[in-house]
Amino acid sequence: MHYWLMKSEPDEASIDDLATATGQALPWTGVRNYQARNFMRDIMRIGDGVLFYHSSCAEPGVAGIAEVASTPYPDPTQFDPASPYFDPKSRPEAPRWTLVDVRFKKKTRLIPLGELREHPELTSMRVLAKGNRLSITPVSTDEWRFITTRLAR
DNA sequence: GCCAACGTTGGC
DNA sequence: GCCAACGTTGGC
Repeated sequence: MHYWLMKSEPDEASIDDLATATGQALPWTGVRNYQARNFMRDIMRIGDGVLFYHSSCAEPGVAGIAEVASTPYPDPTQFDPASPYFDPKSRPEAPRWTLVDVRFKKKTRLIPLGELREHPELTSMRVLAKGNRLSITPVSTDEWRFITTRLAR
């Protein structure tokens, strides 16, 4: 069992979009970073906990709780020339980009990035590291517990 | 819109 | 394999 923080731009897919999606689940399309891909491909398991994070928006922060809902499979957008995530170098017989489905669990209050930084319990969170740009980062069990039991209301 | 930080590309 | 140039991320 692992825990994760996954960034999504609310303009593209917000926590409300996830809650109202068919089956309350969405394929995590568009990851084009090998480290983030490898987390999904190699380490994630169905049922892993996910902090759903809103990024590149007016109020960046944790917006809800979700869970990993599928085993890894090829991201279909890599083969779609009309998609912004199209990757001409990826071939169907050897897909380069893999994703998982993520399912809604619950909405939380918006826990702002600045508030996460205030808590000594969270200072080693990967997402808070200087210069971090990874869209998927591991969350420790202690960090998960602190955020879901103390901060999420 | 700015820009720091980082990842990728490609010439050599 | 090195590394400069370039593109992207994402908070502010």
